[in-house]
Amino acid sequence: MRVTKRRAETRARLLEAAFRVFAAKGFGPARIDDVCEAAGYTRGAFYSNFTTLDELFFALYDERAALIAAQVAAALTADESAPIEPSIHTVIARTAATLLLDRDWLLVKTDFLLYASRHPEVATRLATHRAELRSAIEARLHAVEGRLTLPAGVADIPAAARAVVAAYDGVTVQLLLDGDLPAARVWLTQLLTALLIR
Amino acid sequence: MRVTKRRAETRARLLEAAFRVFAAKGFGPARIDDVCEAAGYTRGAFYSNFTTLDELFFALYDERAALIAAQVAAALTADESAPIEPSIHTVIARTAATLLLDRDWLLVKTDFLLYASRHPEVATRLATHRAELRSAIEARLHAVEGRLTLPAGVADIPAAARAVVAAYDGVTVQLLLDGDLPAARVWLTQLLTALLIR
DNA sequence: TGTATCGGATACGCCGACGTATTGGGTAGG
DNA sequence: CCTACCCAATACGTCGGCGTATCCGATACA
Repeated sequence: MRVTKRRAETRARLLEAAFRVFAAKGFGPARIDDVCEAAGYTRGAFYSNFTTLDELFFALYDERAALIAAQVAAALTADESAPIEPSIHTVIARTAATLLLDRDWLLVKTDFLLYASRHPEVATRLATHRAELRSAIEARLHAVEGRLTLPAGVADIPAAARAVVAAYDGVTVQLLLDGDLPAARVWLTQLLTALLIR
Repeated sequence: MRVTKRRAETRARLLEAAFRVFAAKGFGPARIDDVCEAAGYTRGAFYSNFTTLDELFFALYDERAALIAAQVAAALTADESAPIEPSIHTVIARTAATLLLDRDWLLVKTDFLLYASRHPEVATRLATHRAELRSAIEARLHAVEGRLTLPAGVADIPAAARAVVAAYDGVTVQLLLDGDLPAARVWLTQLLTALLIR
């Protein structure tokens, strides 16, 4: 079957509009009409491309999650071949800056977290995304393994990567509440310092 | 106006039922009828005690949050007057055990977090609860201040208390996903160790 | 025990969101 | 340029959930 250009464009605009609507209103109160109106379509366009709002939500999450994972992985491996190895503090600062980019994404992601918490079959998607993030972080930590002395409580590199994710999640909550992105980055940097350097 | 015993009983049962419904379905998909049915009433009882589902949600959050804050404060001050001062590790373990009690509460609390994230005027309630938790933790940390050497990145006791809360939030996400409460307690203990002891 | 008031049940009308069946305009291929 | 097909728009019927107005049983107080 031919997947026409027009159809792909419509689908993309619906996904983009859905992101804005979900970020603003949340997944629960979001109506199909809201998404269509935000995208400049009517419901006909929606039902021609999706069957349910859940399906759109999942597609949106998968798309954005893959994008984020790629961004993080790229940012963390970018300096691998630099003339001089960056200091651990530099790696930490860059990690903090790359992880915390967009509050709207955190809102959508948290909505998805709650959905997954109540639907185990959906939770696997989220687990996959988290595993991608973790392995990118693990790889970067292995690259500086020699100069790394982890504190007590953080046994090895995998544990350190999980600790990074936990700190990220913790700071996320604070950022959702106060919306102060620069402060969140500073705070995440401090937490990562405490969690990675003895 | 007389606040009768019967009325208080009805209100309490509605709140208890709402907790179960919100934990199971989430705040978004929860219907007024769901809560009434779970409580063994019809909608008449609901509208006689509340005007909107939001109002019930807020009342529920306030009630439970106050309960939790009191529990944590009690658990943390219980050993103040013990014959011998408990070790820092004991304090950490007890803190971890007290903070992580009930996955259902975390589900409802996260729903409330999302609601507050999108309604700044509601966020103040959540901020109040977090401040109570933080000050209870700060008080406990001050009690062992002399034997405490904080790691780099955690400047002082207030920062340490915020770090404890961040670790709690981070582990919460993991617990929501895998539902493994004992593992979450172990993990939180390790994170707190890294964040509080140099 | 009687009675006045209170509180939850019932029944009704309403509205918003959904999904489908059909239409008409745009688009690609000849 | 024409034609056939595709895809979004439109127009319906339906339904679930809401809020209110009213009723009746229960409860507190004399």
